[in-house]
Amino acid sequence: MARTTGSHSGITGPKIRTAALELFAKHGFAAVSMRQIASEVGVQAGALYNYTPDKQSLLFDLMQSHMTELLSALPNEDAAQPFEMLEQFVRFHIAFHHERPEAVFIAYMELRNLSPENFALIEDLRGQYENRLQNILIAGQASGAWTVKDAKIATFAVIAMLTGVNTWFRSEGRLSLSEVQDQYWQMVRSAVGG
Amino acid sequence: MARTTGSHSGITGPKIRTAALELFAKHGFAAVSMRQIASEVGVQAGALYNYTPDKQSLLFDLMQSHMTELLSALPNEDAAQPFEMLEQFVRFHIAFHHERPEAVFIAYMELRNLSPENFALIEDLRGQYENRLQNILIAGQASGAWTVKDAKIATFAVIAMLTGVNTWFRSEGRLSLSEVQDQYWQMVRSAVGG
DNA sequence: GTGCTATATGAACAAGCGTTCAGAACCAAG
DNA sequence: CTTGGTTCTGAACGCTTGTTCATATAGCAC
Repeated sequence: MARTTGSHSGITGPKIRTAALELFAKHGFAAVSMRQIASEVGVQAGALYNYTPDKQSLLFDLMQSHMTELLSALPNEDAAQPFEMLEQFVRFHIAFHHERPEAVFIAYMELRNLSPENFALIEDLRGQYENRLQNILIAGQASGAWTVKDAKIATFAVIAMLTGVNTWFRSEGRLSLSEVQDQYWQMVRSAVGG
Repeated sequence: MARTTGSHSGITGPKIRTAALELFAKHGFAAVSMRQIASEVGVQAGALYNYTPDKQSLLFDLMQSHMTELLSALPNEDAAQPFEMLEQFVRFHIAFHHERPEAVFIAYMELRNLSPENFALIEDLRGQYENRLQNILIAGQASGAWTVKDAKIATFAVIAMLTGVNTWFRSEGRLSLSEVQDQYWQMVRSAVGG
C-alpha cells in the first residue's frame, strides 16, 4: 500500500511543524521521536523526510521562525521618548510571548540541542532582540529619564522578569492580560528608577 | 572478569550523582544515556543500578536534594524588618543559585521528565520557596514599607528576575558577585515601590 | 589465610531510535 | 484515458536505549 488519502503537500508541511512544536514543547526535543510526530500528523515516519532533511533542522526551523517573527514584530523605537519606548517594549514582549508559549519555551530550552552553527545563528538573533531593549535603556540613561546604573544588567533583568510571565499567567485566571501588562510596566518603570 | 579496581561503594555513589548532574545540565536528561554516565564515572552501566533503581530516580534525587538544600539554606525571616528581609532574600537567592548552576538548570528545565508523582513533590517544594518571598512581600505591604499592588505577581517577577542572573553572570567577568547583588537589590527595592 | 559480602563486569534482552528507499497510490495535465 | 510527477507506505538498516543477571573479584572480619 501507499498513500491512502491523497496528495497533501500543502497541508502536511504545516501540520508537521505544528505537531513538532507542540511535542517538543511538551516533552522536549530529545524525548520526542520522529514516529511520534508522524503519528500526530497521521502519516508514517518516512513521509516527514519530504519536508525536512533531518530532525535537527526541524528544531532549528521552528526556533529561527520564532526569533525572526519576534524581531520583525517588535515596534520600531525611533522618534519616540524613552519612557514611551520602554513601555511599548514591555507591553509588546508580554503580549507577543503570551500568544506563542510553545515557541517561547522551545527557543529557551532547546538551545543545547542545536548544532554549534545553528546555535550561533539563534544566539545572534536573540542578541539582536536584547540589543533593542538595551538601546532603549541607554537612551533613557543619556536623556536622564531614569537612573539605572548598568544598562546591560538592567536589560537582562527586565527580559527575565517579563519572560517569566509565561510560567504562570493564563488568560482564564483572575487577571487580564492588560492588567498584567500594567503591573509589569509599573515594576519595570520603578526598577529603572523613573 | 568483574571489578578491576576494588570496592568503592563510598565513592562511586557521589561520583554518579556528580556525573549525572553535569551531563543532565549540559545535554538534557533525555539526551544522556546511562552508559554515558557510567563512562564518566569509570564503570560499566550495570553498576549504576547498585545506586539507583532507575534513571528517573536519579533525576528526581538530584532535584529533590537541590530544592531541600535551597529551603534549608534560606535565612529565617522572623524578627526582622520587611526591607531587611527582602534584601536578605535577594542576596541569598543570587548567591545560592550562583554556586550551583547545574542543579538550578536541571531543577527548572527537567520538570517535564518527572513522573506525575515526582513532579508534584518538586512543585510543592518550589511553592514553599516562593511562599517565603511572598510572605515577605505581604508583610511589607501590610506595614506600608512599599506600595506593590499584587504580592503574587511581584513574587513571580522578582524570582524570575533573580534567577535570570545565572544565564549571564560569570565570576570571571567585569562585575563581582556583590556588585551584581547590589544592583539587583536596588532594582528589586525600586520595583516594589520602596 | 579463609570465608563472606558488597561491588563490579560484560553479555544479553526487547524495544525503540533516525534515516533510507523501492514501490504503490494518488492528483493534475494533456 | 494515459502519462508524469508528487506524496506516501512499509519494510528494512545499523545502532542505541534502559535494564537485568549470572558470574567474578576485592576487601573486610575473623
